[in-house]
Amino acid sequence: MGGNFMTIGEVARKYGLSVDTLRYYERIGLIPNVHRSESRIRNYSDEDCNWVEFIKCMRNAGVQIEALTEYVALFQQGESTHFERKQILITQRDQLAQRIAEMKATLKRLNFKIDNYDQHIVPAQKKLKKTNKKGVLL
Amino acid sequence: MGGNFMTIGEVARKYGLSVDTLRYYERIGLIPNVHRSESRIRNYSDEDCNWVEFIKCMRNAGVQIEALTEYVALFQQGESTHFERKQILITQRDQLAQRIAEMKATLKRLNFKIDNYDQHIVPAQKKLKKTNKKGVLL
DNA sequence: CTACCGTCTGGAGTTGCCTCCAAGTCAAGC
DNA sequence: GCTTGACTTGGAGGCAACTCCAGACGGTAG
Repeated sequence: MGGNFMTIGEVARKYGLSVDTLRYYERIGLIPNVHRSESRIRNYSDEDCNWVEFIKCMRNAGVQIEALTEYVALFQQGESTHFERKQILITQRDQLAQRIAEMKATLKRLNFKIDNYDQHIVPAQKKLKKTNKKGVLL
Repeated sequence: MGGNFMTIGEVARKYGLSVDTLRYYERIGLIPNVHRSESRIRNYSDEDCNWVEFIKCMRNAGVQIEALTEYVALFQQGESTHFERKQILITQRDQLAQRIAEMKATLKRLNFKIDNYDQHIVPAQKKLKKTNKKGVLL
């Protein structure tokens, strides 16, 4: 176990979050309480860092803060919350899969539009308006 | 061409947006100005509806309003903006592809965690903490 | 004619998620 | 011992994207 215990500034740099965001996440229960030194300064352990990295990843994928705070709270309540936690993960997984599917469809659509621009299929705005009527291009 | 010209309420119902959102989108230039009746009431044509549907799709995929307003403004300026418009689409397409890639990775991670919950690989919180140290689970 | 529903406008309020600030404490270097 | 820089707190501020509201107008049904 290497260089344990980092300051909030180091953690912020490591994970590309601001110190304000890290404190905010802790305050709202998105990260379990971080240990402190005698003089009340936060000392992030490896485990704390793992939480930060996990939360950052989930937030980045659009998982709502509320679901994550709930998960963290249940985690801290121990093994009895095993099932509930799993359900949260499944719900979030399904929502994420749904969003990915929608975004893939939109990606296709964008690629299609770009191809049309490339091929100069749309030489004038009037013609463009006409194709709109078919609900295909814009 | 079937039932042309819908009221804002009909369009809202058709596309699952609120009338407030539709008016908001028009006000900020996200949808070209919609034609009005003599009594100033909005009358959405098929083309207007196509814009609404397009914008809804793009917003749903996380494309920023700013990029879309710029695209709409260029579109209204005519064919001379062909290249600029294409560039916007390409930028947005690339950003979207990036987000999808990240989300897919997060989806994998969630599935992995759920599998672990299923297999009861994590029977107690202490053990869970141990696996955290390897940066694998949380 | 009146009631009612949907629309109109401009502007204020809300939500989610940070981000910034003032005022103070602490450890280290000069 | 004083300055510097990173940390502390509670609370205010900010931004994107809506969402709601008051007050007015229009068309239709009874």
